[in-house]
Amino acid sequence: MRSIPTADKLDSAAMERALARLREFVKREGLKASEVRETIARVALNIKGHFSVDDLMGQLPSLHASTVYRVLPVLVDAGLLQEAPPQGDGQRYERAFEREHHDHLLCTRCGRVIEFHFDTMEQLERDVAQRFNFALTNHVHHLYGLCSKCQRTGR
Amino acid sequence: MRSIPTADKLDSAAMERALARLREFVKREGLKASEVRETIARVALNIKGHFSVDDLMGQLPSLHASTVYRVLPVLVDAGLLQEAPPQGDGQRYERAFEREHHDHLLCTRCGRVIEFHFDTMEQLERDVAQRFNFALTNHVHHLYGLCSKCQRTGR
DNA sequence: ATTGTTGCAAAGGTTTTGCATTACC
DNA sequence: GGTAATGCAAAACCTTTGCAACAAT
Repeated sequence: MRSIPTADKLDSAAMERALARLREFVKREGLKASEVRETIARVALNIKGHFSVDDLMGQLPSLHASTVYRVLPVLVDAGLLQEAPPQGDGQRYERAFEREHHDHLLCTRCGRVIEFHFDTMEQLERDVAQRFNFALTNHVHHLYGLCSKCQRTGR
Repeated sequence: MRSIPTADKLDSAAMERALARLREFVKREGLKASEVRETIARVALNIKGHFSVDDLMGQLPSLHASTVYRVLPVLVDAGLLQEAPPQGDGQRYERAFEREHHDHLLCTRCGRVIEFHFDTMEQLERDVAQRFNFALTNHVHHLYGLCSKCQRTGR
């Protein structure tokens, strides 16, 4: 079991790989190139950690919400982003591109997020799926509790 | 590892225990008794499986949505209900009272839900929490994929 | 020329809130 | 009498949709 560093800014080479992947996806799906979509991708990929649609729009003041809402699913399908666990209202996202799969440990008091990978757990999930003849496509695994700091700070 | 029967109607003795628990909770919290709240509890506890707020309101035509929305969190806090995995829009619930803790396997094609309990998995979750000094309060663990039937029925 | 993309405004759906009334303690 | 619960209407919130203008193939 090990913790995984939270999503951080991409260096420029990685950003280029991400955009190349997006372009491939766009071509494969018969969509058309778009400067706006790449801008949204660039900004989203540079956000550290989890973000809400609002956080993202705050960094894209010239774009309309409906555009952002329409683009986000494309970025998810292209494998650049993935949905992140809910905290408050609205969908949250995090970078998926060039990150390992991970589960989340979330502090319900302070919002701290620890991301971890645990192979044994993943294996057990595959065991469960096999036992019930499911073909697993993805999973959501969030552990909620109080982090060490918040445990000390009284209730 | 074993599957858990989906929530079913409570027999009348169990229903009485559930209502007793609700009354205790209400007293402990300094709330007041309410016939409406007990009606909502009774109807909710008799729904088999997962349900949406809409499903519930369909069985309580005389009650206002705002009332149901205000009561549901109380029933959750009292331990009668718990949140269930999302399927489509809106929050879903399922009975928690006198049911074992379980995780969910969900078919993304037909909506089939299998509930299972897997001790080893729970132990691993506790291990993760301990490793990061978290005091675990609850967790969400949903496995998504295609059930055996839907795998056979082509894409 | 055709088809996807964007901005805008409007609508959609679920959930929350303010307020007056009613019910409980 | 004081406080919680309820019904109602309105608002809030996030998200989606229709449409016209624009951009890409």
